[in-house]
Amino acid sequence: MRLTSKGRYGVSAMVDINNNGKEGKPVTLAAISERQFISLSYLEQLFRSLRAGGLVRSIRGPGGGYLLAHPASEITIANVIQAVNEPIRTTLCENAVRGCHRGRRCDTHQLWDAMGKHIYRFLDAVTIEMVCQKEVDLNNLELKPVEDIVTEVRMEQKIAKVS
Amino acid sequence: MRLTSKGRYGVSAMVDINNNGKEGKPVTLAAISERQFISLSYLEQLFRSLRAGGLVRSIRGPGGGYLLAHPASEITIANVIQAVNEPIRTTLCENAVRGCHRGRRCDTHQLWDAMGKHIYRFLDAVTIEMVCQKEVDLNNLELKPVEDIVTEVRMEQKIAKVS
DNA sequence: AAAATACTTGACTAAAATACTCTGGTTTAT
DNA sequence: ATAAACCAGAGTATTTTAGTCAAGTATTTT
Ligand code: FES
Ligand code: FES
Repeated sequence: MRLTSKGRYGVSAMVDINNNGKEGKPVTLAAISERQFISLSYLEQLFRSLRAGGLVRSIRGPGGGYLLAHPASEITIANVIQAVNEPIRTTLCENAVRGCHRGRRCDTHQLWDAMGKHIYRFLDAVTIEMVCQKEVDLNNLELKPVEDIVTEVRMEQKIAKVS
Repeated sequence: MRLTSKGRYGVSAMVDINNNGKEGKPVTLAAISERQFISLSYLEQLFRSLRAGGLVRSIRGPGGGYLLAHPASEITIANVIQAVNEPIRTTLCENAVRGCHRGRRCDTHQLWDAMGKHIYRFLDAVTIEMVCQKEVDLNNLELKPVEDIVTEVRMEQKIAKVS
């Protein structure tokens, strides 16, 4: 779960679609580009990932564009960030070489693990819809209990499980 | 509040001092270097910051080394991370050019603001002592209410205020 | 059919941030 | 005096991120 400006752009774009694509009308990348000050080329790259992550649907040809693949209330910020960033660094340690101690866990392992969960719980509690509805107080959300959270699962996989 | 491996190293080093510097005996960087697999040069660079941040005290000459400048129960992870990372990026937007909209706030502003606070609240709730006491459950901490948190304040400043 | 719109893909480059090192000090205990 | 340790600046190397380019394909409109 990396937090980069790529993720920020991704969220901005998704929010833009939800705000501007009323009544099933697809939104073009060109329009998003203008409104959000993101270059068209870069958006294309972003939407490649969003599409692969199952978060948007595309319609080609004139009059085409992008639609959210699910209701805005069912797409979380975590979904978006996970989609646009690379596969996801695993447990921070098993695969990492530096910093982590060969074999046994270092003294700070728990800490970083807990921090990752803490961040994820927040991002997983906020939906695109909530960001659009400005009156929601994002500072006092009900978070899912720690036991229930499963980091590193993408929307596509969720869908696969459900069906 | 940046989350880099520099911060991780900083925390590891602080934890190491607390675990190994019993009874006021200073801990040498050489020792930390061996135990935590961090190069001596890099540690020297890190400790320059930790010292400047008022988090450690040093004793020079043979038999010297570093001591925590405060009880481990009073040093938070947020303190450490803020000390080792650069002055701090301001409000993410006023000064930022790209991504943010000139003049008025973008639609996702609230979100990133809330996320920053959420992360900070966690890091500010965990002390070096808690990391050392492995039995503490970092997944269910009491966090300070949002109103009370003041991000971007360094230990030195806190001290200045108190005295 | 032709043209225009808009998505699709892969590869590539540039810039910034990060991680890390090197060199040459200074202080102080023994 | 010597050695153990910290101190400080500047420098390099690597990695990551951000962003671009060029050459497509699908679909609709005229
Ligand atoms: S062993 Fe997992 S963070 Fe160090
Ligand atoms: S205006 Fe502050 S994040 Fe965009």
